[in-house]
Amino acid sequence: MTSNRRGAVMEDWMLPTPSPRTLMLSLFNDDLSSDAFSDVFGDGGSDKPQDGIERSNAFVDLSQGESSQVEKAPLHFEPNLLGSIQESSPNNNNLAEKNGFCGLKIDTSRVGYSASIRSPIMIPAGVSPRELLESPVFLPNAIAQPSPTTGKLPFLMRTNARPTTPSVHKKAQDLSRDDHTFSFKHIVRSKPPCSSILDKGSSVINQNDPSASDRDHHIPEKEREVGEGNRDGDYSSAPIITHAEDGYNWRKYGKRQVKNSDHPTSYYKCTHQNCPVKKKVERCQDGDITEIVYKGSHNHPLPPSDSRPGGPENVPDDHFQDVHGEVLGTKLSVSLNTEEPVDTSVTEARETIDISPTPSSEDSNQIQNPKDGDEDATKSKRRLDNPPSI
DNA sequence: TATGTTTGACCAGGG
DNA sequence: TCCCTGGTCAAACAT
Repeated sequence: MTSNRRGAVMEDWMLPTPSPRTLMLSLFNDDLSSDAFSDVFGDGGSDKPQDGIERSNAFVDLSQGESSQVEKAPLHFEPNLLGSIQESSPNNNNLAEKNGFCGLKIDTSRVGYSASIRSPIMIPAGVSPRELLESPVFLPNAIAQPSPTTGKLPFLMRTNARPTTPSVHKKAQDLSRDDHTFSFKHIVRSKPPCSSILDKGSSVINQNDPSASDRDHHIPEKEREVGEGNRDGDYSSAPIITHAEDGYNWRKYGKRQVKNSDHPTSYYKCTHQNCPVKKKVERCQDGDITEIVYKGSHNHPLPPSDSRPGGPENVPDDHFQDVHGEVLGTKLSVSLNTEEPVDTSVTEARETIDISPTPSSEDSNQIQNPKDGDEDATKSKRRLDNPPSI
């Protein structure tokens, strides 16, 4: 089953359509998936522009009510995720919404459609999308995927809700409308050279994915470090830069000097097998990231960020499914809830990278795709030395 | 024309 | 020291 499903998923991924989350949902529940697809394809009743708006609003509003939904969600999903959902097919939307998927759905469904639109969402400084995504709050939804890419927008809502900027709302609407593009603006650094850039602030934009949030992870170490200060939730702190280190591995596949930009744009791909996620990073001369645009969503859990302590639990690729399914929901939640002892090395890395109880490193080991682990293991080696700029 | 992606060559690190 | 793996760079190609 895994193979088939996976294959389907892969195809889907290959196609610029449904977001991973949608796919995941599809795995669990056709109804849900259908709904999601309907959105995507503009068929089901939810494709209406209004829908988008509503969703977007939901996004924003969720910031307020979301928490409640999310919290509730676990109750429904964890135990009967499949059963309950499947049984209530036509009304799955409602169910999903109840469970907190509404938000996710909103984003993901549209993900993959237009990469051109950007709907920037402001993330409080110091808060990385990853953290948000991985925050326990999302666990319930974690079913879809632990990774931010899964479209754990809810958190976005949360975070966004805070600094509710009119622009944000507006953008959110736009966002929900056509795209799944999120932009997280975070200040990378206040450097004079980049001042111009700073104006617009370094931003992380998710182009197809709501899940863009995870993408943030990949902010260069520089940013990470800078962002560390904020981790504790000290949003007020200066370095707004969120350690964007999403924990995913990226491979730079291109670099280009953009016309209207003084800074070169680098193109990255997620190194994970079959992971369609790409990101465009614009840096200023100093090498500071001024803008990050994510495309697509990760169809895999966070890779073991690096030095895998012990044995990579080699889980078959299928693990991936597992991850999405139960494993993810369970292990992830566990790891998140309970901070497992981590290797010092890992811990340190994590410190620099992330505070959040995310499966970045050791978690990743558990949750992550074993395969990734292997690859990452090797990759990570080099990366550690020469961290992929992003 | 500009942007994004692909591809091949080169380089670096690890075993 | 050699080979393998993987990353980056840059030109070319595609959209």
